[in-house]
Amino acid sequence: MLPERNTPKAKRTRQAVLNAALALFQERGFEATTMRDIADRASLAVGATYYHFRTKDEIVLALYGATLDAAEAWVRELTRSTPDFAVRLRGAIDQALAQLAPCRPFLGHLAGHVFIPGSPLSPFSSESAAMRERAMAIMGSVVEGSTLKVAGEFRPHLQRLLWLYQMGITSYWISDRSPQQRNTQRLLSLTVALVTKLFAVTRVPILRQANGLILSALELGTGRLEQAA
Amino acid sequence: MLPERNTPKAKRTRQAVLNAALALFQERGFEATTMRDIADRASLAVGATYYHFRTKDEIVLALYGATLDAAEAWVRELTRSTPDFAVRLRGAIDQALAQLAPCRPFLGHLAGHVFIPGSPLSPFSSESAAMRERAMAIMGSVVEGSTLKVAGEFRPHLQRLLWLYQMGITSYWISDRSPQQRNTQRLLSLTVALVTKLFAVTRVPILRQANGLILSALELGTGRLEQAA
DNA sequence: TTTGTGTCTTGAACGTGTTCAAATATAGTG
DNA sequence: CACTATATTTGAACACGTTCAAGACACAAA
Repeated sequence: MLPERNTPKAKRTRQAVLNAALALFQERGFEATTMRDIADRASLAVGATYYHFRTKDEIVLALYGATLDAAEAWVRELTRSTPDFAVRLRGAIDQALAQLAPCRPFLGHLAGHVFIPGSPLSPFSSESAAMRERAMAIMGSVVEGSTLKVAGEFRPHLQRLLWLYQMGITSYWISDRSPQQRNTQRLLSLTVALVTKLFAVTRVPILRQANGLILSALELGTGRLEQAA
Repeated sequence: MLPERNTPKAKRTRQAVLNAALALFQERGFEATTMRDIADRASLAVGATYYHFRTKDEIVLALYGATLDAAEAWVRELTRSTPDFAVRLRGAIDQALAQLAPCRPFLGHLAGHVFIPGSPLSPFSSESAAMRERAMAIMGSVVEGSTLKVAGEFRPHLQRLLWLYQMGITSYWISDRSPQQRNTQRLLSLTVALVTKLFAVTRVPILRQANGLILSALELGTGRLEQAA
């Protein structure tokens, strides 16, 4: 029952560790930063750090999770300002990336764990599950009340699909070495348009016959996600 | 300049290590098997093991690579026996999974690293570049001389796309907990049909306008894969 | 003030993957 | 066979993530 202590002192110390870790990760990367380094910079002993965070990875996860708060607020604004689906989708992802920018250099080490469901490797699957839920809920708000055109039977899968799409973009962005990550921007422009069109196409009568196939596949895939342990 | 020694003795020792590792991974999993265990079982000192494999991960990679030999032979047979694209694709993937079956329990470890950019275990990394090439070449043979219908401009991307598809299926299979991995079989049936139809649809005139968009996105994506270091 | 009960902190110690200088085996050459 | 160079092996040592028993601290009740 270690995590999420709520005494004021614990909160302060948690924050101190996060600050130290973020600074060090940015300075020298994830691998090159040892738990002893983090503890030192936070003026603590190693053991104390482990009192507040179960593992080194959990620190990264906490840093990542902090950005979700901002993302949720931002999307509330965004959905109020426009119903245009493409604009909303692009805006949500842009904002998420901007938020994550300081973490970009070391985020690669977490990316895999975050979105590989049921990976026996990841000891935080329950923690990352909570974040998945939050991130998917954000995509839910993007869709809700938007101009999106899509065959009705896809609605229940939309937030999962869009979340997957965002994950893909994010993982591209993480290893995008072009200046200012321009390639990610270009890929975003292309694929946001593509995704929008693709959804629209699901309503074309002649193509509609394939929807059943797609849905079955989606449901199978979803089943796996649910059982993630 | 450590790897790939070609003296007969080195080859024998490499094989002994692989045998020991495979047995231990199957008995108790990847994490629970220490390098000392592997060395012991292979009647070697730890250092000797590291003389033949740079890291523990490289052992997994070698075990995985061993299956490619069989896959290549099998696909040569398969393409001779039928030109039907769907049958070939399904056959190639089925065979690959059957081949990997003994490794399934601990391949999850590999799967976790699949999407971590820069991880030596990632299929995008330079370490596994050779294997990637071979696996993609196999998909090339599946397409070549097959009944596949697809818009010509996609041809250059086919083997990469199909390889990605296979990766997706494999990663699903790895964490598929249904008995006999039935869900994977069902997903395969659905998606092989889907993929075939999807390719065919790229030739429909009305939809053809989106092909440019898709191709641009593909090329951007490809760029990243090339530069993976 | 003293005692008691939780909340934090400490740092030595453990297990793991990995490295390395030194020792040994092997093979090629005179 | 002896000599040399290269290929292989050894096991102690290292660094890092992690654990844990013991202690320090805060603060309420007596």
